[in-house]
Amino acid sequence: MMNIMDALTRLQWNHLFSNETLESSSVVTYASGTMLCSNDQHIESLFVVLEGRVKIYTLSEEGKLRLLRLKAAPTLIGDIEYASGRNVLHTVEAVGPVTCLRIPFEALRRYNRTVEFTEHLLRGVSEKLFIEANASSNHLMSTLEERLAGYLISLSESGNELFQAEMSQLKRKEVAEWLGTSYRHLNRTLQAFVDEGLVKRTRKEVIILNSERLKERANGMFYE
Amino acid sequence: MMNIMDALTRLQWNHLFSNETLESSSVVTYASGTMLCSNDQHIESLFVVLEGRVKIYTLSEEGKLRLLRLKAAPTLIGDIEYASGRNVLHTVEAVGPVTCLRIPFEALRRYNRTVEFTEHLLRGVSEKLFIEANASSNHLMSTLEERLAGYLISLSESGNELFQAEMSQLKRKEVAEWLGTSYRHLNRTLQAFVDEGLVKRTRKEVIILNSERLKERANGMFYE
DNA sequence: TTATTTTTTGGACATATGTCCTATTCAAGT
DNA sequence: ACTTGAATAGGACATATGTCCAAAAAATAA
Repeated sequence: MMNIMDALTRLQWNHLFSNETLESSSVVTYASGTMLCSNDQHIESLFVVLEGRVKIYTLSEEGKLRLLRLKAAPTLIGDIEYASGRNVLHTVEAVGPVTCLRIPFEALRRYNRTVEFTEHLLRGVSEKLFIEANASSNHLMSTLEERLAGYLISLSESGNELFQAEMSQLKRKEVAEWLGTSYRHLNRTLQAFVDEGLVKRTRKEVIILNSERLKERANGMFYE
Repeated sequence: MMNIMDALTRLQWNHLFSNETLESSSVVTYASGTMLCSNDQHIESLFVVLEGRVKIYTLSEEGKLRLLRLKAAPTLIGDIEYASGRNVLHTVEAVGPVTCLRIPFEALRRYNRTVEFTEHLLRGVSEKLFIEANASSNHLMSTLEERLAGYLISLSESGNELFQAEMSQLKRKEVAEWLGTSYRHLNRTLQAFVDEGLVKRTRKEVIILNSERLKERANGMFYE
């Protein structure tokens, strides 16, 4: 069993929550594949992801998946919903075991309306808005070729550890989802890169052969 | 010259700002077409739009325009940037004369770190995130036909005053930008609706003839 | 090893949408 | 009424991308 205070201290988040708040909270562990919350549902707690990774996506009514990102601890889940009072915006699913601190909104409302905490939420939500806005812009304004090139470059460049750690483990099919395209089209575009000698493709991996030209192809698209 | 306190009281925003903050602020009026802030620029003040309308969009490097929305007073501009410390996310331009209260970030940092104000920002930013996320989802998952039908329906339905007031005055070209398509394609799609007898089109207007079938075509897409 | 099932790959075709350009219509000036 | 210029409409074509399916390869079972 993990010690909450230690975990929060490590993140330097210990000053954010009052004692009363923490007393109303609990540590929860989720098995891989569990949904912490899902699209359009009601939610009543804030989750502080202390350990593990989560996958964030939306599932439209027609069942189309839109993978938004993978995110490693620490992250807040439910902040947007707490702030807006709306139902869940994005589904969040555990990828591997995940440990969270679960804090009921009620406790936050009662015992945690401090400037520090609210500012923390505000910063976090703003960051998310930036990411969302950029992703959606990128998406709208570029072809898969550019996005794929950008993705490959972003993975290969050092100094991009966070992105690497989070996005390198996607399977081909998930890459397609994340890039917002069909598996078919991803393959087609990848093949085009192969034909031009920009990358080499084995059954399981893609190896970059000419990162210079690939970067040109990315045309300014890159992630994080 | 407008009285700030009156204006803020009318919006019930008077309790949000301290006296010191207000003393550091100024009322500014912008002529139609002025940019309150533009994409990727540095910004140092929060704008409380008290009167008038603004147009919010992004201009990509290649000069492509992405119209996000029209928004009538009251609105906050610069809240996201204040919260995140980043450069401007979306360009904001006055549509008609606009009166704002301009509050330097510095003043907010010094004299306005209250729970009320921060929570107000937080709510606002979360709302914006929801809108952005939905818009981008819609955009990604539907064809122009659906979006256009949704737009027309949303304009025609009463009980949608806000949307109507803000979006009905767009010119055909702007509608195309807002729907994220080319003028050409907007015409093509409109023509398809005409051919099916769903709408009638004069040079300046579009009149809905069969809102039932149009609504089906919208396939669940509608705005605000 | 051979047979069967699953995964991966790529062909063929349809469709949404963009670009470019010409024809048409409307408005404004002389 | 003509002329000119802007706004509007629409034809023709290119392209990105989706869908559906069959071939090929790999993994698994027998």
